[in-house]
Amino acid sequence: MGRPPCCDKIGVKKGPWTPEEDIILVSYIQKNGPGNWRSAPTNTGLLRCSKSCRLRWTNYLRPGIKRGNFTEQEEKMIIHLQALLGNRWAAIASYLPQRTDNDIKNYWNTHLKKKLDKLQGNSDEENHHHRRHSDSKGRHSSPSSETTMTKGQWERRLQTDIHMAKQALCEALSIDNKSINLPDLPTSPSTATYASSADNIARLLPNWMSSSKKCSQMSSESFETCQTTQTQSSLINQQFQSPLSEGYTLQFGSNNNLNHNNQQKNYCSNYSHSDASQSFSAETSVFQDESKPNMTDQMPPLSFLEKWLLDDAATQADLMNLSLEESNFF
DNA sequence: AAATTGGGCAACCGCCTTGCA
DNA sequence: TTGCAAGGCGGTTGCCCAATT
Repeated sequence: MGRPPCCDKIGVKKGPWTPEEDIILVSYIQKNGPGNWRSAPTNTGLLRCSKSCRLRWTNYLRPGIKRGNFTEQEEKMIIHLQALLGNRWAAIASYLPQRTDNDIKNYWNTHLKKKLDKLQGNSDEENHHHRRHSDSKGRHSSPSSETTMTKGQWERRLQTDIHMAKQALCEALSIDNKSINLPDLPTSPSTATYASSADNIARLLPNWMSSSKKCSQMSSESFETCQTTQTQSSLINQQFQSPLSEGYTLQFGSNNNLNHNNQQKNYCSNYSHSDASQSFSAETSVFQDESKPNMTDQMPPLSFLEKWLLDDAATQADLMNLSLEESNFF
């Protein structure tokens, strides 16, 4: 007997969000700030439940989200952290501020898990079993929740976990001899991939537009003209240019990996540019405080255990001959 | 060219945690 | 202390699309 749903099932819209809905939500958050999700649907008129609004914001609309291909650094970071923390995606995401937990979770499930399986095979039965256990149990696999274990069992398990974490870390370290795989910082404006909420919405447009041809119902007033190309995307970008994005190269419509082939696809839009730009004119300045911040300042403090693991592993790294690179891991 | 299959990902579901009255 | 509401989180689903048959 679970709790009743957070909102009435009747009249609640499900499925993909439209840019219109995105704008409404972002405008609302611009005025009221994130939080108080309960009142968001009623105040905005969105036919979405509060959880859906929150999820949309945290996973896609929030400023500072990096999307697209994961870098090798990020991969290594995730692999290490997953070994260390298990499937605690939110915790892992806190070490990769530009990525969402959902993103990391999906990437793990669709890419990294396969890579690791391929690499490790089934030879290491113990590790395999452990990993599966960790995967299936997720957050319940933490030592503190192993209520049925005796203290001795728990300690042995902890030792094993620490050993595995060390191993994973050493493997990660052995790839490029960098002491710690800190996330790649936006070192220069030309390479940065930070995006504001407006950018996020703009970036989502091509995908949405390409699919919208099926949604012929799309309000004809709102989406009237159909055009081809990236010119429009760059136009939108310009319209959505925000203080935060000004210093950075925007992903949308440029040489990014995000849009894949979609950039080449046709899409329709009127997306009421003027309104949108108005709506977003001050948006990022409001959200800058809220967004996930600069990595150097924001790198969460390592726990004692993590510090110890990292320090210990760093000293061992030079001694290690393990090279995942040599084993064609990447 | 049509049908099938599989991968990727956005979004939903339901349980857990937290904060508050 | 207890119960409720809201937010947080991880697992899972379902859709879309590209590759394959």
